[in-house]
Amino acid sequence: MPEERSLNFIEDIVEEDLAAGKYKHVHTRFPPEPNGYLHIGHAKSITLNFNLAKKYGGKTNLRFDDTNPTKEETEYVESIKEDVQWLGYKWDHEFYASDYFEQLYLFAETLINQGKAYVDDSSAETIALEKGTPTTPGITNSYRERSIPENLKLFREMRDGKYQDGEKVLRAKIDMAAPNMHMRDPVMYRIKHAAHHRTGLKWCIYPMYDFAHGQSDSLEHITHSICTLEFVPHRELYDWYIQQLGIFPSHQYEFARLNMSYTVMSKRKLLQLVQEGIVDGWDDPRMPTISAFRRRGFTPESIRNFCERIGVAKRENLIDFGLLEFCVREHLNKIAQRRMVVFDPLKLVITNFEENHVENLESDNNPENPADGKRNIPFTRELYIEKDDFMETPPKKYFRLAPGKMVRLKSAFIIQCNEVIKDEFGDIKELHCTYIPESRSGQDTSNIQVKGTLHWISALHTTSIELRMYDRLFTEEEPLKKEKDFLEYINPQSCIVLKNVYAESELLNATFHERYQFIRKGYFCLDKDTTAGHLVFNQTVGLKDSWAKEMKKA
RNA sequence: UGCCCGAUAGUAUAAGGGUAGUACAACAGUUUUUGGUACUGUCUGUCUUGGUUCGAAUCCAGGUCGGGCAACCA
Repeated sequence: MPEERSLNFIEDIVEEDLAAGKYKHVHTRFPPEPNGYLHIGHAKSITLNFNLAKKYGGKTNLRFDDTNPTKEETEYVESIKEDVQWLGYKWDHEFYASDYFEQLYLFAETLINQGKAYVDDSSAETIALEKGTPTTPGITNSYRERSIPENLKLFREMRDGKYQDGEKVLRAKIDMAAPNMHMRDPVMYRIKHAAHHRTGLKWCIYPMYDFAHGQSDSLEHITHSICTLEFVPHRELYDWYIQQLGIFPSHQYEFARLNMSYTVMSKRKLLQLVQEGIVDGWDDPRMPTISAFRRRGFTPESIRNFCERIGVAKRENLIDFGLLEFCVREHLNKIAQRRMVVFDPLKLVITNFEENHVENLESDNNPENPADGKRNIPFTRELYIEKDDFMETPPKKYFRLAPGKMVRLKSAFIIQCNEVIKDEFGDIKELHCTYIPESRSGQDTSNIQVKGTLHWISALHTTSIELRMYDRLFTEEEPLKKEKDFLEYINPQSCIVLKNVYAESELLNATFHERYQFIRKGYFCLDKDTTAGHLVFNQTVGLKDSWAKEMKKA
């Protein structure tokens, strides 16, 4: 399918460039700022950049955009590297904008020498004021007319630590009346006496994004520098710096960032959720971060597939969270080991089954993949089924168990419900059923047709596990676009913990690598909170449930 | 009232002057020892007004609507 997919607009551009002989290779880069964890929106960018280089025979660098020491941390660098690798991508070089600080500094002196940059002593407020507004031009100040030697001397003094934070900045000398605000003498360097996660205290001046990004692209000979739409107005400046410096002409192309329903995709908002303890860290399985999806059991394949399906264009978009769920179900259906787990047990006694006898049955580990083999499951006189798989007075088209009705127990026998035993409060205590010996799975000679098949578990062979059931983090599709603060729309049901759930004992052998389908329920994986005696599973995603949908309609 | 970007089913995304297609969602059905999976079918779309043309989603002009831009953030 990916072979036949039509090209997106960036691939179009690349193919035109290649056809025109503009480049021989396509070099891209993924340039995160290490100030937070990667989210699914970054996955879209990662997929785009790496796939482009792979498809057209080029390289992709991982470059950390670390020009602001007060916000960036090594912890984030490590998490970003882990996430990119987990997604299945290998970068060509690992670079840091901070690798280029010396070179960028020299570029700045070059511009000063060309009379295209100057040191401004104004305060941040004054600079903002003099910049004007989108509808009114800015004004020039006297610092703009400083001589080249004076600018050079002051800039060197800035570098040498002679001034305090905010005392001076280096600005490009472009046009204070430019219709594009970014061209009104943008700041190139600011003073920050702060320790940088890589360069330590070596520098006290740091380049701004605009003066670092394009030059870094150029130094790496990035041919197609892909970023999101909010950088469109920066492109003019991106090109300007490269042109003044006469360096390798990287070009910037912009696409629309990913937005997904029922979540937020801003690093700032995600950080807020973490810091205010609304979620339990960056990898809380309800977060839209890569690390959260990993913990929750999503596969890298399914995320890559999702990123390829959503397409790349320039219009604002809101992708249905359901599409991601579809992608993960699609993959998990093929690879997940099937197991039986009863969430909410109802005891069932097979009255015509010998006491203390254990009948060994077997069941497919994965009907989608016979190579996964079968496993043993014990059948005994006392079993548990799901409480909601029984109804005393069932509605029409209810295929599950009811008084007098028959159902198949998965991979076992057909049973019939004969008697409902209740306690003194009238609550159902247990069900008495009989089984049809000739209906044994795989050797059924009973000729009885039943519509329903239930999962079940032998009461003598249960193991107790903890389940964490996740739902969307917000109750609203676009929590940021509602009238109230987005935190008001947190879904109180987004994490429900089921403590003592009965699972078949085969799950005692569960591994962190394996994915499971709890039959008729959903996909699950072992959580990192698991300890030797206590298994904890995360629900990755539920199975599609057309019966529940049917009931909702009624 | 400046500059820039955008507008195709509910949601995304194709069609590059010549049959508006695909996926998800929704709906109906077939198969089924998972009410899962698989399969089949159905529904819904070119923002608007003009122009160019034999022919316009596509090219041109005006309008409308949505988004971005005034950090010593990226």
